[in-house]
Parts: sequence; C-alpha cells; structure tokens
Amino acid sequence: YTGRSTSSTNTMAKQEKAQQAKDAFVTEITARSQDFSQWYLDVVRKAELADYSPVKGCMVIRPYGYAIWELIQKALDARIKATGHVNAYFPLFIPNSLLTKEAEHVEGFAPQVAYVTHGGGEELEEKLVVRPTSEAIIGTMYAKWIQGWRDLPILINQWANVVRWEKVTRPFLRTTEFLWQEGHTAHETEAEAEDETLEILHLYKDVLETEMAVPVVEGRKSESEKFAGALRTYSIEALMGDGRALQAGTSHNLGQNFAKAFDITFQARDRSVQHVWGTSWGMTTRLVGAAIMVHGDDSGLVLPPRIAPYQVVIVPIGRDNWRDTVLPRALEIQRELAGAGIRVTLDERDERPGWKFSEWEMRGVPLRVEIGPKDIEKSAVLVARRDTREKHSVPMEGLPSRLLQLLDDVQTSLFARATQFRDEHTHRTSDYAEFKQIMEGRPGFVIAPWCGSAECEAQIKAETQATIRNMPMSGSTPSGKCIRCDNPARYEAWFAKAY
RNA sequence: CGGGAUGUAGCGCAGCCUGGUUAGCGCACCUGACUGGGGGUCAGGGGGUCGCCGGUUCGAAUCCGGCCAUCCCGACCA
Repeated sequence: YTGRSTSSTNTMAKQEKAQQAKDAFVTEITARSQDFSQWYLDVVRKAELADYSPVKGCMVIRPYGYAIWELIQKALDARIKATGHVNAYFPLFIPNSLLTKEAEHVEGFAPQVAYVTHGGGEELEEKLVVRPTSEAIIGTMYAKWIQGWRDLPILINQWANVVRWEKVTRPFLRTTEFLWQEGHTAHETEAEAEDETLEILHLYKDVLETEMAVPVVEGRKSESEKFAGALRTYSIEALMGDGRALQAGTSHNLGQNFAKAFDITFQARDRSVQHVWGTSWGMTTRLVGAAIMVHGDDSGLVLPPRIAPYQVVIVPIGRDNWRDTVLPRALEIQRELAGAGIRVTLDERDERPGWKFSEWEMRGVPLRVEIGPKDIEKSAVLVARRDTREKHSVPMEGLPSRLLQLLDDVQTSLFARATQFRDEHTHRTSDYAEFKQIMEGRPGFVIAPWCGSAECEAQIKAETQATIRNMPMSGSTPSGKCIRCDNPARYEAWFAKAY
C-alpha cells in the first residue's frame, strides 16, 4: 500500500483523484494473477479471517474466519448425524506407549508429534503425546467398550484440535494446530467398513460441492500416500485457482490393523472371537483456505452464500439527515430479510458508501443492497452481486424472495465457474514427454495411466513435482502402458502439483 | 530441516552503510465541521520498550553474537 497523494492542492480533477484512490486501494491486496501466494496471505489478513500468533505455525482464527468454519461445521455435522453417527470427545493427551502400538502408524506420525514431558512441576514418568490424530486413544477405549457383535457398529465422531509439527506452515492450509472432525467407527465385517468409508467420502464430496461450491474428485490414494496404518485411503481432491491441487478430505478403511494393535475384539455370531474392522475419516479448517483459493479474485474473498457469515450487506446512502430518512427504511429491510432466514448485516457506520462497497467486497459478501433517497422514491433498492459485479434495481416488494433466489443463483454459478475452471485445467495424456511438458508451470490435473509401482510414482514426482492425487473409482481401467514404464497400466491416476 | 530475504505505531515504509538533540512520513485511528449513489475535504489530536536477549561503547533503531517469528525456494504432510 503506497498511500494516496500527499498533495493537498485542489487542482487535481475530482475524477483523477478518485482513480488514484482506487489504484491505491487495489494495491492493498496483491493481485491474484501477479502473486497467488501473496494474494492468499493478503486476503487472509485483510479480510480478518486469521492472524499470526507468537507461536510458529499457530494461527488465531478471527471471528469472521471462524464464522465461515462454523457454517461448514454445521453443514458437515448435520450430515454426519443424519447418517447415524454420534458425537463424543476424547482426550488431547495420549500416553506415548499407546501411540507406538501400531507400527506403521507411529512411524508415520512420530516425526510430527509434540510431547508433554513435564506436569505439575515434575518430569512425567511417561511422556504424553499431544494427539496428531486419535486412533490410538479411541482404539484403546473401543477395546473396553466392545464385547460382542451386538455392540457393533460403533459410529462416533469428534470435533477437536490436533497438533502436527509441520515444517512449512500457511494459515488454514497447514498449521501446527488445526481444528477438524475425526470419525472413528468399528464394524463386524470388512464389507461394512468399506461401505462406511465410501459413504463418508460421498458425504464429504456433497459438503464441498453443495455447501462450498467446490467441485472435487473422489478416488483412492496410492500406497505411498495412504494414511499411516490404514488398509486403504480415499480422498476428495479440489483444484485451487493457481492450478495446484488440495486434498480436502480423507476417509480411511483401517482394516483390522488398529483392532489388532489395540486388541479390539468381539464375539461373532458364529461364537468365534474376531477383530473389528475400523474406519477413520476427517475434514479440517483447511477447507476455509480452499474456499478462499477456489473462489477469490483480485478484490479479495468471494464467498459462496451457504458458507457466508453475511449473505447480504445493506449499505444506506443519503444526504444530511440520512439517519432520519434512509436508516429507518434500511432497518425495516434488515428485519424483513432476517425474518426470511437471510444472514444480513446493516452497515450504518459513518463512512462514505464507496468505502463500504470495497470493504464488503473484499470480505466476500455475496450480495449488497444499496438504499438511498432515489430508491425509496421508486420503492426499490439496488442489488449488487459480488461474483459478477452486476448491479440491478429490485423492487422492495417481494425483496426477500428475490434475494433468496439470487443467493441460489450465486451459489450455483460459483460452482459452475469452479467446475469449468477445473475442467479446463484437467488434461489427459499417455505420453510421458507430453506429461512433463504439461506439468511445467501450474497446469492443474493431468490424468494418466499408471502401472501401480511406487518406483514410477516416486520418479514422476522427482522429475515433475507432480504427485498422484488419487485414482477415481469412476475411472476406466486403462488398456495401454504406464505413463512412465513399459509395464501395463493398471490405474487411471490424477496427477497434480499439490499443496 | 537446508538455501535466501525480512522484522521500526494497526498497515505500508524511510532512517541503519558513516552510532550522538525529543525516531520520521503516508494511510488508518480519535475530536469537530462540511460531506455522502464506488475508497471525500478541512482543522486539531493520540499512539512507538525500533522482534527478543546479550555484547561493544561515554552513548545503540544504527556495530557484533545468539534466539524468536514471518515470507520465498527446495526435501516432509490435512
């Protein structure tokens, strides 16, 4: 932000001045096209979504950012409950010995774990792990709670914070501490666990697409990318505005791995004693980052109405005594809209209208209602859309239903726009030279045949920085050779450079 | 964790190289007035242990060391 003109002369034409002020503002947020990463950080800070704390990698989620998270949470929680799950809460601390019970699990998480070694002024006999995820503690409890097949399934979710000591952090996308929900279920059969894993995956996709207007690809993770200790991991993957992919949710079929490590057994219908089949799945505050990076533009945040803390902002406009003439009418409209179930705020601060317009645009409010003397005369208001920036006069009569309809339109068109962008940035090739060429820069997804070997996967990553995001279940089985080697292709894999 | 950069008021910066009154500027903020349909004008005002700790010096924002945090580029992850 370079600041406005320091000149106090009145010689500058009014228009010129306005333009200069506009330019000055525009520089307040780095242009998205110019530096996506800096743009993202600017939006997070200027829209007051989050702020840095004194602890490395730990952010403060500010009220506006938290409100977005709460709306995502609410939508997700409702779906989790509607599918028969219940919420509970497990402890933050896990005895180190429990984490180490599942070999792959501990190997995967050990480097990222924070420990508590002292308490009450004394060194602890056994250090405590600050949970990076809760399989260990929940598995331990399930072992106590499950005796016979009638105790199954157990379908528990928890909303919690977890800590992973990340080397590189970014607000929302990767923080040392983050908020999430983690579901942990136990089942009688392998098939049931697999059904559960996929049901949740579909549920996650629905939340992203319906609530957040973010299109995602559902698929299975490769061995190297799967969750530490899982049998199979599935994910939903979204494409950000800079052409990089973001894992937006994961669902794991744990098989009997954790059941065996934690002795979670039950007596089956045939009287035999068996280990349960487990799943775990989670989505995190990272989703807020996804919403920013998928929909945002040069002016800042663009929020899909369903996760917008304010869906409509009313900006009163007027002369001299506007507080007496315009404000009462604006308050009336606010009440009317709130009564129709619209999340609405009225900006009655003593600022100039243009200033307010820009501010609320930066904060991504989907619709702005302007009301001034001219509108009152016509018994109408001006409605401006954040996504298209169109501005129309709309009669006050029937305003709530008209706005509800517009909010739907915005939600739909944001999804359509994001889907189009994703599709335009999804390529398909079976030629490695072409693959490498496409992967220069930030192209989005590249669909390519893969033999399934970890070696090819690692080589491709080393040579192009691209990783296998997942292998969609809907993908056809390819007939030719692997993109990199001469072995027959077994999977259709979606590659991308990822966050 | 390696390579690079940065840290001075809420934000953006100057000052540092060459140590020396009371640390400066723009925006933002506060008070008042005029204004008000895309970031307005005038007048007056408040706000800073110069990231933290230590060293050198008569004297440190400035020189030296350590630490912390942030950003960018790589290796690891939601």
